[in-house]
Amino acid sequence: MARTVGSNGPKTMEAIRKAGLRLIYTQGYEAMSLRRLAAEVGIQAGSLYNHITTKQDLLFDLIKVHMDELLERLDQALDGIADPEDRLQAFIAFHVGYHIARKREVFICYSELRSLESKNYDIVVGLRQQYERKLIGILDDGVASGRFTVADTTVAAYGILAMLTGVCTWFKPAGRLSKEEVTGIYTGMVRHGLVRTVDAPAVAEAT
Amino acid sequence: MARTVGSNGPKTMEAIRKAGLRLIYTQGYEAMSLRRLAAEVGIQAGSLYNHITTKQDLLFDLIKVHMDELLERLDQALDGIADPEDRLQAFIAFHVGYHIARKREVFICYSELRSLESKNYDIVVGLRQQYERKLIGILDDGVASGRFTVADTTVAAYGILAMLTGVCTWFKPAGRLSKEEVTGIYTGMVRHGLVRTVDAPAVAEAT
DNA sequence: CTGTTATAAAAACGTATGTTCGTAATTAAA
DNA sequence: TTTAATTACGAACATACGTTTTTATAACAG
Repeated sequence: MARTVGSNGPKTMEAIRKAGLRLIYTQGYEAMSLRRLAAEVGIQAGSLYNHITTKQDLLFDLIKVHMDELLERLDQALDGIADPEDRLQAFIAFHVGYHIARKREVFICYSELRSLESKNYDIVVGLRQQYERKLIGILDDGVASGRFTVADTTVAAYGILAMLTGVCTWFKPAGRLSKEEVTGIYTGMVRHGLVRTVDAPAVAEAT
Repeated sequence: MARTVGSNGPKTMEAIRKAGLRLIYTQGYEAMSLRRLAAEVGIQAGSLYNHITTKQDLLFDLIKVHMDELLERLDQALDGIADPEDRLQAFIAFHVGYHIARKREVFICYSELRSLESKNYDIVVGLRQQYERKLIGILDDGVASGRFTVADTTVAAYGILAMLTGVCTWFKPAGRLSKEEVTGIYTGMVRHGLVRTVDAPAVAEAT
């Protein structure tokens, strides 16, 4: 009835984050009880407070860390690419790949926003806007340089993001399509339309 | 301390559904307490049970009624239209219009799925699949009759749905774009791509 | 008017929640 | 070896939850 053999702070914290992510993904933040979380980690509920400050802080931390990483990796993916067309292609590939790999993190970032206290909420929404603006920037650049034709830059950006993010809801690693095939299909749909009529064919689809 | 003057069953039930919808939309199902719901309606928590059987049943009823209406209205919108191209156009217009008008219902249908007990969950997922299959059917018909070219029917269908449903997250009735303009933009993006390159222009955009 | 049904109040029930506290044992530092 | 910092247990706290029950009055049907 005290500190247990082999107990280790950082290791426990990581277990809390991992179990918390899974439980919030499957049950939702409000529905996840700290007793259940503690049980998954293998400790008592009160012991959680040696590692977290509040339940809310755990949620915010999970989301914040993910958003920071998302932004950082996007910068890496776009680094050194200048041409708007190539940047758009790189954005699509990055977004699809990342959302397939981190579907749980992505999901709670959207679905648990309303469980964040207003201060935390504002921070996360700000980060998400930063991400959105990267794509809007790519489209604007392409339009400004005369390379792109876009009906409405903002609507197109939100449309692309919604369409690509949807991959989380149906993609299965062992499914019919590979990650690369999916990326290719999405890229084609962004560039040439999702449904084309035969009597009005698009131009050659070089890949 | 008993039945109040002017109390009326159906009227109270409607008030419960209306307040419930709003509270679940803003706070989430788990976060909405029945005491808060009752207060919004102007009755005591226990009195809710003269109108609902359980909290879960209220959620399921809200979602089920919405899904039924969604399917019925879609059938009306497509009724009498035979050409795949026209049907696709009608689907897009219907989906965008309905999702703009009922953004709260739509939102809880997606976000509160995991709060449904498994039996209720299965029913709702079944209804949603019915809806998705309507669109897939339109695409399949177009492909079969040689009118459409689609990279991957299923991916395209999910892509269209995700892209169109995204309208809920940003559309404001008093905003820059009207419902009709938005529908037009989305239709164009589905048919000709979200971003086109200038040196590979699509064909004339007849409307 | 009488009898029945519908609706709400009020109080209570059992349970679950996030969180705190005191204590004990382990680990790490001196 | 001694000392200090970590980490977990176990019990408890106050509060909130969904739900049930009893009771009283309003609405309605005959």
